[in-house]
Amino acid sequence: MSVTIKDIAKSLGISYSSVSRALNNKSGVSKKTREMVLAEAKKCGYQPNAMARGLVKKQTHTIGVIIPDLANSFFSEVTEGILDSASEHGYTTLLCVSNWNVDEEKKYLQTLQEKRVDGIILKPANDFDNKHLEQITVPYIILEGWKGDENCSHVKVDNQKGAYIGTKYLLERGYKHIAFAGGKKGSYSNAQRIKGYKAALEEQGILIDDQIILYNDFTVQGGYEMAEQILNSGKRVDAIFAGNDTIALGVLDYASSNGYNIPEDLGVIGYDDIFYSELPQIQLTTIYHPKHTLGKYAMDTLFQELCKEKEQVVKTITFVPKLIVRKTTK
Amino acid sequence: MSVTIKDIAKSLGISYSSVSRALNNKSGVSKKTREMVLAEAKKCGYQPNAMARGLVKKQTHTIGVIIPDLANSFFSEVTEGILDSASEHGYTTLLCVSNWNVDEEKKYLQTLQEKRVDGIILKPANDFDNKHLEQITVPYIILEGWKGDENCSHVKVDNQKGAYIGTKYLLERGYKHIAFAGGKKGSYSNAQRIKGYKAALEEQGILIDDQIILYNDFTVQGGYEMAEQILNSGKRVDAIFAGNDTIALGVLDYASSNGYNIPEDLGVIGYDDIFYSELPQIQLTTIYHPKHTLGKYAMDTLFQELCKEKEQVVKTITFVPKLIVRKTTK
DNA sequence: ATGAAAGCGCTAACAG
DNA sequence: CTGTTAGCGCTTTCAT
Repeated sequence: MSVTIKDIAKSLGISYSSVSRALNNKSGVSKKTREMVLAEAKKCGYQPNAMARGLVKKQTHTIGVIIPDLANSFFSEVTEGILDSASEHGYTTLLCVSNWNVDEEKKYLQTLQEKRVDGIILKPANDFDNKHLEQITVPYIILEGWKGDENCSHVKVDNQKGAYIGTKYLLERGYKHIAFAGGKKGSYSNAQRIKGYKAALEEQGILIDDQIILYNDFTVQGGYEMAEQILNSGKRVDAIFAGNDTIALGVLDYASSNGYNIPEDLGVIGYDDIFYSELPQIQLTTIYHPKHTLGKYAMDTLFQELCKEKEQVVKTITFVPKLIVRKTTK
Repeated sequence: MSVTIKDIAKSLGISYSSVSRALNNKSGVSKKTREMVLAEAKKCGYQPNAMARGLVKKQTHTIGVIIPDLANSFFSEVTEGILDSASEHGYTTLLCVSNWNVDEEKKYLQTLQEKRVDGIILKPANDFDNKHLEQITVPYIILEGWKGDENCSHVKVDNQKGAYIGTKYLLERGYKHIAFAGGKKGSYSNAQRIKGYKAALEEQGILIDDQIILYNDFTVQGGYEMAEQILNSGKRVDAIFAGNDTIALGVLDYASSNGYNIPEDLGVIGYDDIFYSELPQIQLTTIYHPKHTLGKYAMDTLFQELCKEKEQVVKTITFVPKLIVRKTTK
């Protein structure tokens, strides 16, 4: 099949450890031998076998990444940040999509470890069903989620603060009856966002009405359904805080096709500031956080853990979100 | 470190070839032994080492995927299709993003092959600078691109036809002066789209004006710039065919913020039908093609090639695009 | 049914 | 500076 180190050694009439040394820029080979080897390697198209190397060095220079959904542009942007940083550090990435399914996540975790990835970056499918993470035997980072304890590094955004800022802004602009159209129940980010939303309301002495706090998928469809539910509940609602921008798009869709004027009748605020939110046709008021950077830092942090021998440096990196005012709030 | 097949053999007092057989469901082990082994393996958390296995079996059950850009929702949707299918077939995916850069692509190609992926799916960074693909020693599929010859499988969309249909539709609706705001010069898809556009014009005896056929990035920014250029060129233009939906978004942006009425003054048509095009605020007329399916078929095709021994079944799968009429054309 | 042994392609001591 | 040797963890003959 493919040419090996032995083939090179044989055709050059030297030992294959010399070939190995030459190829790996190690000391202990004469300049002459090294050049011979390099020339021969190029000539016969030698490609080192990373598996064989990995087997003895016990590292693959590969990391595993598990995210719930790639079509969601939040995750694709974060993933791009991870990939960029991984590549810079000389790592390749095995990417898995869990579809928000804990069992798939478990399966992928298993596979990644059998493939002996050096580390893992993971956005859990369900932040409140995480016992299986204890089984992970390589360094790993929780991305925009929560493991339940501090025994591993987390890279995330201060979701509570973001939602607090956003809700407070709605209040300041005169909205009085604010509903929350949230995402998955199993999402820690979502839970934190609701927490921030509640905090802002309570601060103004506004009674919290759990009936206008809904959960659904992080999708346009989900947003549409929740808007329908909220706006037909008989409750008075003049603003909706959406669990993310995609949900907000669905809310906007339902509201505008049912005669609500945005932002007069109904204020809408999203979360994430995905790329499409700033389009002139959309102009969604939202909470920004650095997605590419989030991914990059997740990988950078993992890389640091991979470098330290033994001594695990667990840490939590939290990014501060920012309100972006556009046209869906008055 | 981690527990191996030998450890299990030792603690059970049997040979490790028996352990191997038991673990792999092979014949030649008594039921009793098999159960012993399985129990012990579970007990001590044995995880097979895929590298060691791969080294002897000469396959990794890993494929490599190289795409130019993950933030672009066309590619993230296609990639999701690939990932889904790969997972179904028991493959894991090493994902690389070339950033439309041929040198990065070469580097990734090298790395993937050193890691001994079983096969590769590739959207070339530049379809007209592809000599390095000859060096690939594993089965591979060109995705939505063109290698220059038929020596490998291609999975793609009939871009020429799509653009032909779209342009013809514009003509039928009374638009007479149609410009083309294209993407990268190195893109075969883009070239084919221009070909289809020209064919439709020529069919109606309309003179082709190369000055209103522009190239730029496949981005909103690119679309914005091209619209500006086209609409200030002094040429009479009443419609713009955009190289893809993202470009169309940029065209829409420039046009609407400069007083053009869509679709009366200016018709706009995109290509890809990305998710956001159907939002009520956007309602972009565009050409649809099945992105998830495209990815899925690419992986399915690769899988077939991986199964056939020796005899390479090279083929080209072409999907037929479809016009979706929305509100940016009259 | 089981064990012994060879070897996948490579690195890393250890001698010379 | 160079060669020899022993593995890395596993699969796979080949004997028994």
